[in-house]
Amino acid sequence: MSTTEQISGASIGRLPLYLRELTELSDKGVATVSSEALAEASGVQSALLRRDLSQFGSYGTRGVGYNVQQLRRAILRIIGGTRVRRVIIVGAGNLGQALVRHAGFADLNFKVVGLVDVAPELVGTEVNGVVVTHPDRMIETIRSTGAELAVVATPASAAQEVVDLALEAGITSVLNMAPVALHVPADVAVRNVDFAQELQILSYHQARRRVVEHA
Amino acid sequence: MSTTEQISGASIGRLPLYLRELTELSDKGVATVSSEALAEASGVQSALLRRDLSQFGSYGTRGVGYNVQQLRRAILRIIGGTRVRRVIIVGAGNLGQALVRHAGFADLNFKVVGLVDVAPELVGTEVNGVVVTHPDRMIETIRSTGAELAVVATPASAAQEVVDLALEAGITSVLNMAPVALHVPADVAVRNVDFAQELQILSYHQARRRVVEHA
DNA sequence: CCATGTGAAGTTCTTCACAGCT
DNA sequence: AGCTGTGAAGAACTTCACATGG
Repeated sequence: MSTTEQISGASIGRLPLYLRELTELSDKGVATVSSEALAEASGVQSALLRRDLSQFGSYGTRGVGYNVQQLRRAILRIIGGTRVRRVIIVGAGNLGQALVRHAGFADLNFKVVGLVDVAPELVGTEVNGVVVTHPDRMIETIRSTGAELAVVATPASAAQEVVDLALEAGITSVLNMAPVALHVPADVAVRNVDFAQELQILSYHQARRRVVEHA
Repeated sequence: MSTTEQISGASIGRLPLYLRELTELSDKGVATVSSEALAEASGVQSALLRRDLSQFGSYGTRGVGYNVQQLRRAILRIIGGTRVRRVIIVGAGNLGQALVRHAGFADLNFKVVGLVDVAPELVGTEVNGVVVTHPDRMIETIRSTGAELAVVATPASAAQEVVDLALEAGITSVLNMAPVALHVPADVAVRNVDFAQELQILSYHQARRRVVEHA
C-alpha cells in the first residue's frame, strides 16, 4: 500500500476490465472469486491476472480465491475511481454528442461538465444537460468547472489547437479521438482511440485470412 | 512480397498511422519523406518506424528517404485497403448512429451496409441512407449485403448474443465497443474499444500525478 | 555525406510451473 | 486438496548504434 507502487502500463490497462467484472459479481452478491473465473470473464489468462493483482498487494486467499469487495475497492482506489473526475468534451459533432449522451460514465464516477464546439447553432444550447460553449471560452470553462480530463472529438484539423488550449488551462490527461497524433509535453497523458484505425487492423486480418483460404 | 509475410501485431497497429500521414503527404504532392519526418508526424520513434517498414520489404532509399506513393500503396495493399470492405453496425443507439454518420470511413474504403437494432421505432427507418433492420434478420442482412466486418455497439447485455449471430452468418472480424469481453473462436479477430476503460486509465495517471504533486 | 536497414542489447510483457499458504 | 503468488523462462517489442548502400 505504498505511494511509490509502480504498476506496469499493460497491467493498468487491464484493471478496468477486472473492475467491471468485480462490480458485476458484487452486484450479484458473490463473495469470492478465483483467478481462473475472473480471468475467464475478463478475457485474459489466469496467470496474467494473478501477476497483475500481485503487483499492488495480496488480496487473495490461497485455496479460496479473491474477496470480491476488497479487491474491487482496491482497484477502485488505484484508478482513482472513488472520487468524481470531471470531464470536458471538445467537439459536439456526432461523436462528441454520443459521448455526452452515453450512460455508464456516471456509474464510474465520471461527470461531463462541459461541451465545446465552434458551430454557432450549437453554442448556448444544451446537450443532455450540458451547455455548449465556444472554444474562445474553453480555458475559462475548464477552470470554472474544474475539469481534469479532456476528450478531443473534433476533426483532425482542429485537434492540436484545442489540445494546446486545454493544456494551457491545466489539463494533464487527454483522450484523443481525432485521427491525428497530438504533440504534448512528456508529463501529459494521452490515450488515442481511433475507429478507423481499428477497422483497418481488422481489415488486415481479413486480408490475411483470404490469403490462407486460397492456399 | 511473399504471401507468408509475418508482420508483428504491434507493427500492424501502427500501419494505419503511417498510412494516414502518407496520404496527407501525398495530397500535398510531397514525393519523398525521411523516417525521421514520418515518425515525428506519426508520433513514434524513427528507429521503430524503420523497423516496422523493413518487415515487409524495402521501400526506402539510403540517403534520400521513402517514396511516398510507393510506400502508401504498399501499406494500403497490406491492410487490404485497395478493396471496399463492407461493415455492419449492430446497435443504433448514440454510438451506433454516430458511427453511421461518421464521415471518413468512406475515404478509407469502408462502406456501412447495414444497421441493426431491436427498437421498433427505429426498425425500418434510415440513418444516413442505411436501413435499420431487426436482429432477427441479421444473418440474412449480413449475407445479402456481403458484410465482412461487424461493429458491436449494443449494450453489454446484448453483445454476446449478437456476436454469436454474426459469427453464424460468417463474420470473422469484430470491432467491439460494448463494455464486455466477447467469447469467440480463435480464428475470429476481435478489437475492443471502450471509452470508459480509456478514461479510467487516464484517471489512474491523474491519481498518480496527485501523489507526486503532494510529495 | 546522408538516411536506411539491422544486428545486438535492452526493456517490457506473458506464460510456465510449482512452492507455499489456507 | 485447492488456489494464490512468484521465480524463472520465454516471447514480444523497442531502442541503440553503426555498417551499408546510394
